[in-house]
Amino acid sequence: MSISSRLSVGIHILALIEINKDGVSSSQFLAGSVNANPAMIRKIMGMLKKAGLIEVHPGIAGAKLAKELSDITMLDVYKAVNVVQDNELFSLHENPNPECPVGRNIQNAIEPFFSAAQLAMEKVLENVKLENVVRDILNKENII
Amino acid sequence: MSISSRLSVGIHILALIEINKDGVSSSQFLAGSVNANPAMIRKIMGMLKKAGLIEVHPGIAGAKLAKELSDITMLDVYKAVNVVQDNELFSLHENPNPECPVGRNIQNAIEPFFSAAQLAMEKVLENVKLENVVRDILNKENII
DNA sequence: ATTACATGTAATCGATTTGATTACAAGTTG
DNA sequence: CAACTTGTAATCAAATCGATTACATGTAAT
Repeated sequence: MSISSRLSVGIHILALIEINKDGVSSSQFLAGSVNANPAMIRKIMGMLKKAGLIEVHPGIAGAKLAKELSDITMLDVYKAVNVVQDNELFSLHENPNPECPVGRNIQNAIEPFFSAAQLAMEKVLENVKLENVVRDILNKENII
Repeated sequence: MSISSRLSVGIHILALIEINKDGVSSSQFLAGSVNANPAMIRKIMGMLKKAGLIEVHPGIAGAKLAKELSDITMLDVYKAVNVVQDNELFSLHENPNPECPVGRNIQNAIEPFFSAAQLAMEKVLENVKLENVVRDILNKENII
């Protein structure tokens, strides 16, 4: 099991739009850097747009950021691209036997812990600004 | 995306073995409470056994805990049933374009954050003892 | 208005994983 | 030997992922 790479692709897209801000970031251009299909990129761009992270317009080439990168967190992207639903990171087995003391209580006993674990993971994503990611990239390129 | 219910089933199995400690916890008995197929239960039992959490013997009905429940954490079960590999909770998109400054650095820029997020989640699981789960169940049954 | 190119989106495909199930080898007990 | 267990492989339908094709719709320039 792994969380879909839509999240890392989404982050890639946003970082590239920023770094290419003086150019035109079309789906084809982005696809070339991500190394993926332009249609898939457009699908993810649609999600980022719906979440208010980028601006794109039908027929007009290129996407722009709708917010400062310092106002976008990894959690924003994670929520935007729908990789994990609220409180559904962990699956609970369904229909445990209600006639067994364990079966009829196990879900309620486990669920709060699963929920807390998911929230702890999401909290880390919330504390990472996309600005950090771009800075890391520019550092590695000795541009900063 | 969701983490396999093998984890919640594993927890269920361990809790039930404890609560049924004076009885015989065969795969069929456990399957009846979990409401799953005995062969699947045996598969998970095999993983728990391999991880040193339970004792089972071919031909002999019933599983016993190999440790005190206060010495078993949710993380132990999580590792035992192989639901998520180390550092692989999040997928990174493969083969980003090495000729693009973003493409050739994005994986290294993202990976530490993904890793930290996964570890934070696992840390929560580590802090939950199966003893807590059993206590919750018994509380709800007014047995304690 | 026609051409060229963009985004938006639906449909399809192979690969992988999950959970369910059957089947059977091998061990144990009476 | 008979009846039961665990261990394990094989199979199956369903779900999901990422890749791809196809095309409707929108924009802009000639």
